[in-house]
Amino acid sequence: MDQLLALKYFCKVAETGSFTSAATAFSVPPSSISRRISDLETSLGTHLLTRSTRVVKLTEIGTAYLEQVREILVQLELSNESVKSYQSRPMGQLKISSMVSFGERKLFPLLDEFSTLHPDITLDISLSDELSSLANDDVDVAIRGGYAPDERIHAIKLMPNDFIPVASPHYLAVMGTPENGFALRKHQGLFFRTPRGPSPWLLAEGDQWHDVSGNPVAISNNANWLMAQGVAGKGIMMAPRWSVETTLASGALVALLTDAALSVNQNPDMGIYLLYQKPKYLVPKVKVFIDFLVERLMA
Amino acid sequence: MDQLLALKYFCKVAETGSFTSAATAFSVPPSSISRRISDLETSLGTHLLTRSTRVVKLTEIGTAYLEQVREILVQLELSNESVKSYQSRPMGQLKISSMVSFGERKLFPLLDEFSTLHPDITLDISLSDELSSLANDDVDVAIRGGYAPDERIHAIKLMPNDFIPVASPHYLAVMGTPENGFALRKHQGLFFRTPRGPSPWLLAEGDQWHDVSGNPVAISNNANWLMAQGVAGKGIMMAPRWSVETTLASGALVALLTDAALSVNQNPDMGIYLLYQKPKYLVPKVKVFIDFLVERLMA
DNA sequence: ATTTCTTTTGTCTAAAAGACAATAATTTGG
DNA sequence: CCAAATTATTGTCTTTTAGACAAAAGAAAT
Repeated sequence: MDQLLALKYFCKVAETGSFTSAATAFSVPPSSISRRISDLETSLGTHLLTRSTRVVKLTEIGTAYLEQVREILVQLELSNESVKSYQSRPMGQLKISSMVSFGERKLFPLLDEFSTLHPDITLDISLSDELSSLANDDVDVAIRGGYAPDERIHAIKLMPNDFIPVASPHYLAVMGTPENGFALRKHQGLFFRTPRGPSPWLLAEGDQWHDVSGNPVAISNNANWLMAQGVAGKGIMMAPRWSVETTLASGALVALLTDAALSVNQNPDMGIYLLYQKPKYLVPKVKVFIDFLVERLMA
Repeated sequence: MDQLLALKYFCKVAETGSFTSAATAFSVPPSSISRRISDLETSLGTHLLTRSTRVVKLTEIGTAYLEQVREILVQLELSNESVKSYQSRPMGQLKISSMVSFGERKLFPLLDEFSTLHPDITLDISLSDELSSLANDDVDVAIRGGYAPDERIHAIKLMPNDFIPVASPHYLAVMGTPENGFALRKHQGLFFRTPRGPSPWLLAEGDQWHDVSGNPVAISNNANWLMAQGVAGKGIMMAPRWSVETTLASGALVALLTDAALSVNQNPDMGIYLLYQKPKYLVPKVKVFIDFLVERLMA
């Protein structure tokens, strides 16, 4: 028995005082109302209504039951509505996972504006360079460098993630400027350590990849410190172009060998990817964030 | 769609973290759970659960919805239960557990009348001297000698359960009548064996208890046989007063030392207790039985 | 890489609700 | 007081929906 349906019928009958009018309200035949309520009474082992052909009245226990059932139905309807409104209005917690340096340099400056646009969204940002699976880490969207991942995860390439060697003018003045990719091997190197180990310097020549890593003078997984070392003239650093834009503009660092096919891994399609699960029902909070990021970072 | 059913499934899945275990809990195939919850999600336009083949987790909105739905289901269940307990007619199976001899002597003579009064109640009587817990043995009411038991169980003291020594006139003529409690030690004894062993004869003197058990000539857990032995003049028997009323009246047995503080254990508040669980709404079948017994046995 | 466990999907069967006509019963109006 | 009218109930059929069972698909674990 569909008890919920029976309860709705029961409430309507109590309200209107008639099986027939309840039936018309639900656009079903009166017999359906009669049967459902009869079922309900059987399952409860009690009469809820005393019916004569002309008058329907609540029994004593029916009155008490009605009062409670009404409240329950209202609560349920409220809960259902709240779920539906969650679907239509961006709200709730939005869990974002991002690479550390990208988060600090690119994401953070945008978040204030996003929060102003969507005050009902609580941001939950976690920065990490570990590769995490969206499902396990309970993350709504993730931003990762690399290449497009597996199926079922939707990936939007926000921007290229090409690496260029940079160094401070002072370092270059002392150590000289490398003329070509292979010359990097003779230089001091500042290396970023990924979870898979320090990133080498790679040079593409035809189909061949050559490791042109310099002499390591500093290794870190913290891009800020590494860049400070670079600015201080400790060595050459292979940095994502987006991470050094301001530093290059200020003159604190200089880009080297911008024509050479240098990289830190052998995949040609490096990029910064926005990743999210693509469910049947895309949650509004996720959708507005994706739209927001795409608009600001891909333009 | 039977939304109520879907909600119950949803709660169980959330509780167990698995469609399969929820399915076994409801004795339906897992596919039913899957379909009902899928229906529910469709009607709400939202995913409530994120499922991978191995892990089922609540979504953010699923968590909120679950909390509200749980409350609603509890409320509905309470309302249904309250109606059922209001049930005007006492009916159904009434499971009664009683001590053997009390059942035979006191309870059985009353049951015919009770059945006539309440023909829709099917009596299910089990007699045993084992102490059984109401919850485990699935018993509606229990009658036990002893003292008031633990909380949550309601206990009504039906009558005192004081023990007196009795013997046949013939035995007393041959062996003599004991003049005081300590004299019992020189007599032949008929002992009732409880689940905890034969009951001794105890004499209270100030704060002190003395074992004044006689020489055991017969031990049994069957009160009928033991009393037959007593009537036959085999010895003295420590019997509950209520169990020997008719025998004393007929003269087949004689009460001894009625002034002495004799007992079979050291608890002063011995009594016959009617025990029943005290639910929020006392079901009528239990209520009418309790009322009936109280009226007939406590008057 | 294979096995294992779990969810989902497809298809059929069973159960339950709806439709509609007919019946029974009581209030209302004459 | 009787007949008409309205209303709930009952019977039978159709439609819808949930359950059963097998098979497929997908991850996690070893």
